[in-house]
Amino acid sequence: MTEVTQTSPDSASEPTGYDPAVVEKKWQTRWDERRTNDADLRDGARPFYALMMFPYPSAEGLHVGNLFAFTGNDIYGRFQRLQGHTVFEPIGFDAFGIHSENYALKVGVHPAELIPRNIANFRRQLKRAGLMVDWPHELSTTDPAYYKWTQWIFLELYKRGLAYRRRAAVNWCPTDKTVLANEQVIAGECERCGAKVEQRFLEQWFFRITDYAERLLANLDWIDWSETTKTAQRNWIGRSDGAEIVFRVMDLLEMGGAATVGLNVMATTAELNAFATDIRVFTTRPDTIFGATYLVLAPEHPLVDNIVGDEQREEVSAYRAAAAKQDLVTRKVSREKTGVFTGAYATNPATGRPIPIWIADYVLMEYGTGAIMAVPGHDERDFEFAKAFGLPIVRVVAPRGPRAAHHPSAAHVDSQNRDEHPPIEEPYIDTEHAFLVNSGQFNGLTVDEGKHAIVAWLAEREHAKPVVNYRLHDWCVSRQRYWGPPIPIIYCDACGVVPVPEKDLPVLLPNVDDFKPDDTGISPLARVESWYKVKCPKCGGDARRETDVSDTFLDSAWYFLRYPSTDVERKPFDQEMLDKWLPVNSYIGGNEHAVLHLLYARFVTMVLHDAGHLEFEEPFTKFRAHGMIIRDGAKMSKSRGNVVNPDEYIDRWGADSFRTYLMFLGPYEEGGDFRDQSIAGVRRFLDRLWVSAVDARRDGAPDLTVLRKLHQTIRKVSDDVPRLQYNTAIAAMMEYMNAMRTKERRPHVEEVRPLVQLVSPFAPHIAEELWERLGGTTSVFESGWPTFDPSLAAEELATIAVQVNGKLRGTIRVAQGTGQDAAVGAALADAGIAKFVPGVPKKVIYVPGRLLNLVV
RNA sequence: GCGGGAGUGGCGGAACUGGCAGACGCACCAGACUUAGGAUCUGGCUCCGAAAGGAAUGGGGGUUCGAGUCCCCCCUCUCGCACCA
Repeated sequence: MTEVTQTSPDSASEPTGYDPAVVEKKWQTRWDERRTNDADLRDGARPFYALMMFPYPSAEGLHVGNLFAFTGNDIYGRFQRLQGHTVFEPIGFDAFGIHSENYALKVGVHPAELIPRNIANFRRQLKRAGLMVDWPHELSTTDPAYYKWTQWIFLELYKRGLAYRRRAAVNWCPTDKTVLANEQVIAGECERCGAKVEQRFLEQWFFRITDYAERLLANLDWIDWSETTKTAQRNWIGRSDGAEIVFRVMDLLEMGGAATVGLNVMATTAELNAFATDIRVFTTRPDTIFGATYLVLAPEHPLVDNIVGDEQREEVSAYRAAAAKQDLVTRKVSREKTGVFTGAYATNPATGRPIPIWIADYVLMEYGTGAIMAVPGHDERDFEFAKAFGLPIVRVVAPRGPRAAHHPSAAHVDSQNRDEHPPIEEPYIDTEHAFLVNSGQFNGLTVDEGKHAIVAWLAEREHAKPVVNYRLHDWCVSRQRYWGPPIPIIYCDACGVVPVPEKDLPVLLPNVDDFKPDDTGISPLARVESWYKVKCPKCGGDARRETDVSDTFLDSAWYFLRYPSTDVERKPFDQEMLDKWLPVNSYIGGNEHAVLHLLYARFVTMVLHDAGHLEFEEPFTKFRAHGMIIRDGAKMSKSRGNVVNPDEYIDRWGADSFRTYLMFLGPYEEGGDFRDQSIAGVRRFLDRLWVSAVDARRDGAPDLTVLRKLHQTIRKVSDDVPRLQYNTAIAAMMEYMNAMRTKERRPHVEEVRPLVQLVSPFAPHIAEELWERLGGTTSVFESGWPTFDPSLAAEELATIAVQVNGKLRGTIRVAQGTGQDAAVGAALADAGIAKFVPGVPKKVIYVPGRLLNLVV
């Protein structure tokens, strides 16, 4: 075991004696035997939870992108350990979900059989990559001991009124007769058969994440996350401040009374008033209300039936039917505006004039109130629509400026005299340098002033109130699929919706051979009568289980809470473990999860906090998004044939070289370009490290110049690693290597030893081996992190750039702390500089230790 | 269309709060050691120029003693989101 050098001393291909295959095998075995990588969860001092996003165990094996992510996390974790923390670096497998299911269908093997196989392969690959994983706490979301608690979380939400059922659209392929996930719909067509996808309505479970929108948004101000990720979440939540404005439908009785407008004869007067005569719209531009020349309702809007005129009824029905058939995914911006007139009019509460009410599919029922006031003069979509249907366009906001009064767009335009003015060619969107016109007593106000003043004015007559809206929708967690945790709900004819009692959890997913979705449009579980037929837990009568499974994102919304408690059976998580290990100190993952996964994890954590299960409400104290690896300038894909298989590279170069190269090829948070040839440079560096350590002289003293460089390097690496600037940290170590080891000199032991420690987070196996050879008696990861001596790290002489009129003309070397006059003297003593200085400099700029600029 | 990020040698990429542009590495060139070199070591390597020197960080303006870095306009690439009123 210890005679490693002897294994290949005379190998011509390995003149340095460094054989990564041997070294890596040795240390992986030893780490396992000595449990070096397992954290002492109960008693470890200064706990540090270094979390990486767990992978989906695909049949293809570990992707280099996974390894890039994990290695970056591993380096950070190992660095924290060298700083004296007890580091917990767990891993698990996100093994439920449609990916696994589709792949299983494709190859005709049951996922329950496939997944363990894939996981075994992942485990093998992760181990040989040298990750400091705490294997005893591995988990899989498909394990009943895990998804029991996923179901428990569903019930916690249900108990708190945060899970509810409603009919909602799903993507439906009429040829395959199956429900499709959004990702399976490509440009409105089924990914498999190419048929045009339609929408169908099914009863589905939703989580009220919108109740948490404001908190999810507000906490972004204080959590330490990558800015790009926070921005993505802010945009996804999409808060808009605006107002709800009430428009009254006109001449209802003249149009034929309640019978004509389709009201139920049982409707009370109050219902009639509230229901049939008021249309509420949401707008962020209440300042433009004088320019609202028509209203638009979404095709699905419930008030349409109540207001539609007899003449328009047929056309309106046809339009609504067509809209209902559209698939969910494709609502293209470039599409031409369509819509139909309802025959009804409403009163603009600002102008008192009648305006027509239309329906159009460019207004979405899911957002705001499903109705808008259209202001074609100041909104592009309304403008396009108005142009298409010849509706009036009025300017009510115009640019500020002396000529504003004469500006054609500021002229009063209304239905009477609009022909006398040049037609308006485009909507005027700018709100910053603009003020109100054609708006009665509000003329001259800025847009902001106008918003407040007009809402206040309308509010006096109860026509408006300030309102906040979010783009965020409630989270649909139902999946009409097989490979997921069954939703723990029972339907009883007598008792209605009954949650499965906690003692009956988990609701096991039955092992059925026939799990293919079929033409019933409901979950495969709905065909397993022996499974879904149950007795009601409340009344004991006949009942049936919910046959949908839950979304994979629910599995991954809480796995980090489970890791420290994987050995606990009776609870989802152990209080002592929570106190000690959570919230997560550092989470690293891809920005492709910037919104869904990271938002859901935050939401579930907040709910569990509110339910009293967790003391914290934000799960990840610090989150950093890593970049993406491309290869030869292009995204990796099977079709391009440029996918990197980590096994091949580890076989050829060793895991240490591969890890270090991945970290060296670009800034970690940006990713980079994988080039086959470039890994050689990193391997050469490790070869030289090997020789330097094995050959190191022990006699004499280390060289002072080299020591200075060493201490500068320790400072640089210590600065860079916690900021994830791995590429420059590696460059600094290479630079040190170049200074330490040249043809002329053999490095001293004291010059090499600290470098071994600096390298260890990146290349752990070779570091362990060399640490041992240099006399270390424990793992290098127990050795602490080298500290630097600031006085050693400082240069004796400063090199100062000398410029004349801003142009570099030379450099001078002066003692640290040299004053301006002395520096000027030194500069003028240099002939190469002096020749550019004809007389006495007019002005001197001196930045001590850096630069001298003589202005002549 | 909206939002984010980025444009620097042959290539991947460095450059702290404005202060020597091109660190480090790949590739390439020359040399040394070698039976050999796809090993190792030494040196060179932005462009123009023999040199002195000049030009150069996507393009164009500006601020400054000094700009890759700050401000304005434009171009290109890239990743999200998709009619969110």
